[in-house]
Amino acid sequence: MIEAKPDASDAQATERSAPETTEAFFERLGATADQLPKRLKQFADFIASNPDRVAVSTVAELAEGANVQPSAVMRFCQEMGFSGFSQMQKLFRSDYSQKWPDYATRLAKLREQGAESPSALLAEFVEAGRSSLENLMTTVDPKALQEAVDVLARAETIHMVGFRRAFPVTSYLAYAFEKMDVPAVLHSGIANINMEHVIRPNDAVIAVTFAPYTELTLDLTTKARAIGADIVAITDVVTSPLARIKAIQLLVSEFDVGDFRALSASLSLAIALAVSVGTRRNRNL
Amino acid sequence: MIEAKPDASDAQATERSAPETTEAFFERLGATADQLPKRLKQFADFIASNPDRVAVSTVAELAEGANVQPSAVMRFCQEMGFSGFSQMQKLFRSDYSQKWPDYATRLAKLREQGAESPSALLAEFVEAGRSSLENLMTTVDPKALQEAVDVLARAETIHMVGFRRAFPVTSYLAYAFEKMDVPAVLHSGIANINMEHVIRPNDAVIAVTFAPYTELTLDLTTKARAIGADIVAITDVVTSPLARIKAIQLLVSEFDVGDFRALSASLSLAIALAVSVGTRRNRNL
DNA sequence: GCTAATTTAGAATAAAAATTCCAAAATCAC
DNA sequence: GTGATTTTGGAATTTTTATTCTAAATTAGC
Repeated sequence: MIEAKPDASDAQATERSAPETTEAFFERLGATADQLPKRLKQFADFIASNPDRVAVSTVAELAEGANVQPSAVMRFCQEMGFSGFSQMQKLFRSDYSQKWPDYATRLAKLREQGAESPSALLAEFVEAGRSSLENLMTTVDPKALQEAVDVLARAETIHMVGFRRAFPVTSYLAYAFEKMDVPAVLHSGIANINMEHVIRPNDAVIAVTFAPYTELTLDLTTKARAIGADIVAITDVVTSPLARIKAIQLLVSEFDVGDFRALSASLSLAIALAVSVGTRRNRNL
Repeated sequence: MIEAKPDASDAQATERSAPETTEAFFERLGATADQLPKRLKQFADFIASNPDRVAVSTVAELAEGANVQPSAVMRFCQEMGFSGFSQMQKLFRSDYSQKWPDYATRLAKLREQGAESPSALLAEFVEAGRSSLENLMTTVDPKALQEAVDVLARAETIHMVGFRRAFPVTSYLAYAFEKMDVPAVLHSGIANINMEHVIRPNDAVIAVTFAPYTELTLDLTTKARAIGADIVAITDVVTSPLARIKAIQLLVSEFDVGDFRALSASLSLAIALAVSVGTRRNRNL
């Protein structure tokens, strides 16, 4: 009936405020775990060894996994300083999702403020580039990459197709292949000469295109596919039109800053691909 | 009241059965995306570029992110062969726990699997790129950057000069300037036509070159300087030959992987420069 | 071994989320 | 243009999930 005197909760006050990162959460967990009641300790142990489940499970599922009652889970969450399970799960979810949401909202804010000094803008592109690179490691499928290297190492001639914002990527590929003596043709679109007939059945095409997809790239690639050439696509999402023609897809998601992107991830992927192909081909000489 | 006769669903049967892995899901998505109605396609694009959100979001959240109604999300899920969103999310959630290991451990793993696997090489380039970007913020002098923007915003026409490994940088600058309606000329070296006479005293030149410096770039730039044009140099070290001709120098140090580099830093610097110049010029209209 | 305080289990309730439904709008075929 | 068909938006409904509550069990202090 009578509450504990208010000042007694002072000591708990710090303990009661919710952790703001999962690191802080686990730190607190480690510090308080052994003065927890039996079932709560049991649950603490469970999520300590299954931290990845918190973001994607319900209370009931976690409770079952730890062999405790759902209400024990609730008590645990409150003990850790959260208002309930939902708040705790929110932390785990935001911490997980690769910092996409955080980054996106941060960018949006900066855009509103219009921090337009060149250095601030540069900082944005640097940040976007770093995040894009980090992401690249998760979006590129190692198997697809390996397959792409196989196909390109086997090809007689490699054709690079990509215009506008994709052109820096293809032109860098051209430079790399030239330096490694790999027979490769850069389709630059110069002089509007129709180059599709130089693509032979035993050739391979590296097509680079991002939304909005350049018509010419899709055209050339589709025709090359019809001839029988293999296609390796560097593109942004699986719904890209290149998916239809059975291309080997390497997915890159770049963060935009305003209407532009830094291309860091695309170029890193391209150069890694080129060097892999180059060393493979030269070893087989 | 009367159900469609069972055999009518035969054709749909294959289409209707739910994908069992996320790979299968995205494969199907790529194959069917363009024959989807507008809103469903819109949502398809959204989750194609934000696949990681599916496991940890509600229907309402995803719907808002894609700017569609929750019911559209439900229709999408059913179209893809799931009974509803819950079933689809279940798939993504079970797939999720494998992706939990963070960037650092993932990188370490990739390196382990043989120094020569394409993925390992990609990891190297990603790492190099991230380091280069980090460095960029310290090597680029904000004052020099500001000065470069001033000069370029004032110029009548901007000329971009840079060949071989620098060409991706200049070609991306050309793309950006074109998109922002800034009068700019890309000196591509095509057809060996001597373009130096198109550079006028009120013009500015962006010269991009890294060791070993391409003769042609130094030539063209020196001549432009003699005519009276301003020079902005994107280069690697202060001892670059461009230092002699009183160019505004923006220094970039890229980390090499073998004989190649990812160009992340150079491109980030270039695009930040271009966007700064573009917004400045368009504001002054 | 008894009493008081704490902890637990499970049911009851409240909140939130998924799913369905239907009228309105858009698109298509003629 | 007209009618038929598909697609869409939004509200209504159902289901799932989180949260609270209380009596029973356990534990700790004496």
